Amino acid sequence: MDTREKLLHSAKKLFASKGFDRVTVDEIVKDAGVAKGTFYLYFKRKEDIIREVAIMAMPFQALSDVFKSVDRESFRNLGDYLRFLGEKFFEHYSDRELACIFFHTVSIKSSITSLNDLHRELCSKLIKEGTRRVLEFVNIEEKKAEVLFRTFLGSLLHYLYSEDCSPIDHKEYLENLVQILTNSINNSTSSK
Amino acid sequence: MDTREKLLHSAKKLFASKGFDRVTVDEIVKDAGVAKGTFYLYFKRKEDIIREVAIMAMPFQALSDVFKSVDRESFRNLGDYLRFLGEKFFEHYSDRELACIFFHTVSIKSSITSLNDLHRELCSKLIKEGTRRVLEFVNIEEKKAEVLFRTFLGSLLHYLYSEDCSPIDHKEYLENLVQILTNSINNSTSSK
Amino acid sequence: MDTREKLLHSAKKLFASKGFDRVTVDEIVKDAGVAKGTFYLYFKRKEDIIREVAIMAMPFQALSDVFKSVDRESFRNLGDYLRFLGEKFFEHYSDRELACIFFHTVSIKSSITSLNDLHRELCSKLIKEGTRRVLEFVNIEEKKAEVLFRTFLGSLLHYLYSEDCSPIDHKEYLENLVQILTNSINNSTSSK
Amino acid sequence: MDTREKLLHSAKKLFASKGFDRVTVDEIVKDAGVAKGTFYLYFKRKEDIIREVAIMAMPFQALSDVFKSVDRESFRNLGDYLRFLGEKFFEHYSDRELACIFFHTVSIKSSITSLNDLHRELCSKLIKEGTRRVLEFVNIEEKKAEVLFRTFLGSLLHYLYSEDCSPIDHKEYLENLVQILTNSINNSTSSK
DNA sequence: GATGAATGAGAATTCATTCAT
DNA sequence: CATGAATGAATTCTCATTCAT
Repeated sequence: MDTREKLLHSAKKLFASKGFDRVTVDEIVKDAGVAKGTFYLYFKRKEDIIREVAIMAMPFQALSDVFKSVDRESFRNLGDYLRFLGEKFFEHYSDRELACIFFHTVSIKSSITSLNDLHRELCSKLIKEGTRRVLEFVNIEEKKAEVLFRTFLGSLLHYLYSEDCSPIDHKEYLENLVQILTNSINNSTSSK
Repeated sequence: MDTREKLLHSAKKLFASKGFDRVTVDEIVKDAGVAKGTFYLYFKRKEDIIREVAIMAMPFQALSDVFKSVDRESFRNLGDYLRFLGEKFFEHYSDRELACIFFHTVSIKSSITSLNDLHRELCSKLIKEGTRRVLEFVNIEEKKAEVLFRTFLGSLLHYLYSEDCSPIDHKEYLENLVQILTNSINNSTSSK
Repeated sequence: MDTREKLLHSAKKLFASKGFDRVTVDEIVKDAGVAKGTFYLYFKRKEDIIREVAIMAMPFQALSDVFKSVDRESFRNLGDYLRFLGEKFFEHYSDRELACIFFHTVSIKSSITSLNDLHRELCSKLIKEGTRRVLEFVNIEEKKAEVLFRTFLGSLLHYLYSEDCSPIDHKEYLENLVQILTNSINNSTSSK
Repeated sequence: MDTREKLLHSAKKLFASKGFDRVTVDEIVKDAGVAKGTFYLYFKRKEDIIREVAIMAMPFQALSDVFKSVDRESFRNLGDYLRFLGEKFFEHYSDRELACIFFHTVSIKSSITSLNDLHRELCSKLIKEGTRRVLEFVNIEEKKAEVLFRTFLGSLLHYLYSEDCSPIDHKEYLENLVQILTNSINNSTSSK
């Protein structure tokens, strides 16, 4: 692991536990085992490393990769598709640090213009793309498809957010979620 | 508005826009139009006002009041009930500042023990209570009821979170969400 | 106990335990059970109450009263006289708070001109007067008499100062001290 | 002189003249010619430098070294021994700053637990060791030996304390003090 | 006399950033 | 590339003092 990676790794760990603003550059370099000055060889300012770590933790990272690599033909139906997305989501956030950082990112993004813009862009893209995919499987109004997809995402995020409030295994949670959503559609509309 | 309220009001506004850690006590008192020392007359430390504002913004504030004041008899079915909860939710967060603060709170809570504990407690209670209410309306497995309620909450939160990513009117969003969830139930089980 | 006395009493207690500079006016009024503004009705500034309490605690208070009220004729010899002074000293400092305050006073006096001057004046007077009295009892050089008297005072003060370092009963300490000092004189010079 | 030494040196000077609590970190760094942040590179908090300076000024520093380096054989009698200790004492406090700081330390120690404990420990040790040494020279009761040693120390401290109240040269003071104490012993007991 | 809210100067402490080695 | 001492602006927090009621 080179110096830059060591710094990113330490920053990620520390940011996850205390939030971006409560971690000092001192703590990062101490944890990474490098000198203070070294930090500034790799990152012009603290904000730079925040931005980099924040981007890693966005859920769109996990899902937009998925969008790129797979297409409609790979799945029998919406259920299989959502199940697949959900698994990828949980895979990404099996790294608990990323989940924490994601929540910090949501909080901080408004203070970092570039991050805010990126976030909005990725988020819009994800919703649009997700909605489009849903519509490939089922024949419903676009609005409803969008709400369905946003509900899917929201449910997954809420699971992360409330994981320690009520313990359900994530596989079980996902299975139930997929059933709820597909049940709703399958019976009211005709599956394509 | 007395001094304490002025401080809370200014703090809420500023916290919403920049996050707890990026607002200084100086900014708060300047906005509130009082002297620096006055702040410490009402809040022993900055963390105290953070805690107080954070608690105001928790979604459980909005919903737990609802739980207390209404019961099953008031509603014809699950749909009406969720619609009612959703309206209360959006009413609470029609104050956009509260929504912003909520996201900051999720981020910061891990650094403030008392807040973390309170959050977990309220969150657990809300999930438990919400699940119980769902079961009063429909005859499904408890696990599924819980996922359904968490999905409902998650969807609402995700709406707040991604409001500026894709514009759907919140009434329309809620209506679609309720339909998705109730449709799912109505078609797979017998409504009570 | 009137308000002024209540304030002095509380100040004395608090000053004793934490030193003048580490006690706030707030703490004093809280302990005295009066309002903050009331303090300033009785003392123009914090320094005024410090000065007043400091003066109460000076060892010269205890001893100079003694000087005024008694004279040579009342005592058979130097031993009796020193024993009497020592008893008065311990009587005064049986109030442990006064002893603590005395040490704080020694420390702070240089920062409060009026206190420093008063202290030096009282201290000089005490040494001069003490030396004169010793010379009424024994026929020794003036220098030696002064050292003897200062040694007597120093020993008493050192007792207070190191009371919790090695436990000797104060009566026993005084008795031994008087014996050491008188033994030295009686055998080398002729008692008057 | 490195930065840390510069800070200690400045602190010592300022503490001596105004007491620990009336000297600000700002004054120290200004006097030392370094930036404010630099102070906190060497001392975690102001109390740390107070503690360090306070320890330097304790009389036990001066005397306990003496105890280690010399033994009974080096001296003909108690007088020589006390004379030697006294000289070391005055040597140590020829640095007037140390004397001032010592009095501040006595005042402040009760507010700094670690300092209070250290002080008590060193003080007890000094009294115990001093008493033991006295008993090597003369054949008197242990209690009396302890009072004699504490009187010796007290007299020296009182000299420092009242130096500007009555001017006696410190050599002359010491000589008279030693005579008073040894005379007392020689006349009442047999020297070993 | 008594009150206590309000003040603001001032003190301690933090921390991102620079730079000479 | 790497270092870590030095910086100083920014921040939190304290507290003696005032003053309108």
